[in-house]
Amino acid sequence: MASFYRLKKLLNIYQCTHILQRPFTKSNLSTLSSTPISPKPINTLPSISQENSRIIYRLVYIFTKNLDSSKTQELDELGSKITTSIVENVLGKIKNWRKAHLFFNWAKNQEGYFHNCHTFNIMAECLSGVRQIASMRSLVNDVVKFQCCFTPHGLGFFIRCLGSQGLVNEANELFDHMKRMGLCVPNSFTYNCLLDAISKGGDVGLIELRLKEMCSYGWELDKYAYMPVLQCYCNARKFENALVVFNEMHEKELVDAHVLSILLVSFSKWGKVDKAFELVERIGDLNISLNEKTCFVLIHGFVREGRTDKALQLLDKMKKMGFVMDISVYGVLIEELSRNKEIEKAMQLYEDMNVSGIRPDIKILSDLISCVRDERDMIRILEGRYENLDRKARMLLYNSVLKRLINNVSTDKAYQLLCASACLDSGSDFNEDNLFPVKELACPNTVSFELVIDGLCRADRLELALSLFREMDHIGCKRSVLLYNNLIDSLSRSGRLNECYELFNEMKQSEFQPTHYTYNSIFGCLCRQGDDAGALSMVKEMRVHGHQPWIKYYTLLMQKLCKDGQAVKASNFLADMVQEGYLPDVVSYSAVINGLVKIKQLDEALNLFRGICARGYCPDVVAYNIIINGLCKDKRVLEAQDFLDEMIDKGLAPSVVTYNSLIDGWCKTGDVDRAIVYLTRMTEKEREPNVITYTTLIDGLCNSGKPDDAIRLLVKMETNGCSPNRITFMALISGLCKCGKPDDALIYLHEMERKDMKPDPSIYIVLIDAFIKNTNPNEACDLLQKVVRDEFLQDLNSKSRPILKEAILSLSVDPRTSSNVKILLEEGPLTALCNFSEIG
DNA sequence: ATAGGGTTAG
Repeated sequence: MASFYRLKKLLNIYQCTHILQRPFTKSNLSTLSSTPISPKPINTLPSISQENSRIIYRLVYIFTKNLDSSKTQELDELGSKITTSIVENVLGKIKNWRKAHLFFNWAKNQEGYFHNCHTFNIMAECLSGVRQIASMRSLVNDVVKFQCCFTPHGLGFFIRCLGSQGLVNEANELFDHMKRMGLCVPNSFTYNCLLDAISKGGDVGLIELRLKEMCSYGWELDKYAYMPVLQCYCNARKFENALVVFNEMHEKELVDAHVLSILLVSFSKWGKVDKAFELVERIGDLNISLNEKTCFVLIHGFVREGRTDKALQLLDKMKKMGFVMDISVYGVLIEELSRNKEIEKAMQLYEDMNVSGIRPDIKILSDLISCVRDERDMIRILEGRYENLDRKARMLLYNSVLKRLINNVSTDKAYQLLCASACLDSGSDFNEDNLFPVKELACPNTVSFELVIDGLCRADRLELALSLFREMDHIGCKRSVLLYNNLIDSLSRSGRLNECYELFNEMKQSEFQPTHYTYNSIFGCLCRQGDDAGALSMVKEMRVHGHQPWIKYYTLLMQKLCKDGQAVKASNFLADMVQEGYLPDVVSYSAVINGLVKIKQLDEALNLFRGICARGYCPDVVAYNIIINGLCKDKRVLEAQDFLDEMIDKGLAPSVVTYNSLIDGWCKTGDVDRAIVYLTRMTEKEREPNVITYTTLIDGLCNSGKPDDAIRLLVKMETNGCSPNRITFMALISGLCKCGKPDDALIYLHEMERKDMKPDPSIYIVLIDAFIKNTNPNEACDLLQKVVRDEFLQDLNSKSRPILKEAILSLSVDPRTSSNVKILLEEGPLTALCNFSEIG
């Protein structure tokens, strides 16, 4: 009872028993007590008189064989004598549904005759069997129109027929109508049938409503009440509710293989593979067994979810249960295992198939070949199959072998096999090769060449690929667009533009017209080379043929031009594209705007930004970042903040980069407090500060004379799980030096050394300089001795050189260090660099 | 059988 309470709870009913009145009287209680499971109406026909037999015989004869006007009179006569029992008999004997229906409608119109519940049901069963939806609807109308009385069982059967054809509303309305008009007193069987019909439509609310009604009569729910509810919850993906129903059924020992399969198949459909398998494992305890069909559905479902592990386990169970295996189960499993490169398992299944005498089909064989470990396995799979296969199948297998070799980077082997099969000279002897027998499998076709040529291109064997392509003509193998495209793309990646154009022109003359891929390959080559004029003329050609230039290529061109300081040229290119009718992507505009920023043409950048906005573009976060960064670098931080507000207004979420730029902006304009405000704002907005954020601030704090805050921030970033990098340390070291704290700085230099981070040479110079200014020439001298080597001096930037020179000068005149510096100068490198003739 | 691009720190 506890579980029943749970379903009731689910339905939100506790004491509904009293709410609805029982629709039956004492007299028909007996009907309710028995709820037969058989859906068929039980026809206990009285024995048929001789006269009736004659009528039945004539009617069947006329309606199946000879329905023409000559029979009008006889029909009139027969019509006056028919009874429901006669009609039932006749309907049962007319096999053709159209003729049966015709007879049914004829009978309906006979004076004094009325169909009853049984004749309606025979007709309904017949019509639902042949899916005559419209006729069934008119049957429902007749039931209502003639106010036909139904037994509870009869109505249940009728409703189930309606449900099976998806006439859920009709079933539901008829049920209510019959009940309301007192034409039928539904019992639990009728309700069960109604639940079944509703479950076909999947209306969870409706089925719950009907279930509540049933509960309100105090009926004990049986298997046939639970099953449609379970099905309905399953179809509606109401996982928890389905489980409540299932568990309740289990407690009442109502679960059988069919119930189980409803739940299992749903679990697998929902991707709840583990749940499904758990249930499979529990089946032994439930003392029921799975049927074959459910297992197959489950295995397919598991594989679809990528759970070959569970699928294989289930397969194993099936074998133990003695089920006969299906090739399709092996097919899906081997396909998935091959894709996942689970070679051992795939081969194991293959062996299994051989043992159980299931012949693998071509798909399975080529899946296997695509994943085998080595050539031996390949041969093992192909062995004995050469003769039995047709040409097409052999071709497929042959190409699978090539594909496997190419994917295994055995490009040479694939090339040699292809040459051997095509009687081309590969420049090496293939006779001794393991794969020699495969050579006979098929004569290479276009796909074979596509595979090998693509492999050669990817292996950077472009010459070989090109010569193989040329050979195709000689052996009469058709080329393809794919071949041209791959070769042109490879040539373009090698910067061999002229050859690209040769093949391109050859294509234009051939039956293989260039595609957008062809155009873009060449376009990409021009962009990589920074050839804006060439790229533009290709854009024009693409325009003619209706192809789109790929964003990534013209963005690349933009970046290339900008890197060369030609942002204006880049900007013009995009304007030309617009002229051609293309709308360049925001990303390419961003690249140009950034290029303008980098050559200090900030106002040009702003103009371009505003220009594209005016033309309807919606710049994204990165585009805003570029503008904000540009303004910050130009110390126009307030304007940058305006852009920040603008992007937030547009619903764009500022990124870490946005905040970093603004923080840097305030730091560089000497307002480190405002910068710190952004740090807190970032945490509020769940934008985790990164190493750049902290480094920027550490630098800023030192420059504002707050070295202690800088050190505190370094500790904070580490506790926040952000590790400082060499740039952070270098910023801190030079920052502390600027603040006259070289002793503290030295600590972090040692920390860097401990972490195997190599500071820039200039850091040492900064430290040496700071120690001298801090009147600690000995420490400065020690550092100098430590680092001065040839390569150190070579790497030193021009800014540091005069400082170093000054430092040496200072140390050499200081009595505490002069002798050491002299020794150092005598060693060579410093003298040459600094040209200290005046020191003497 | 065809991509995934532009931004921040010393």
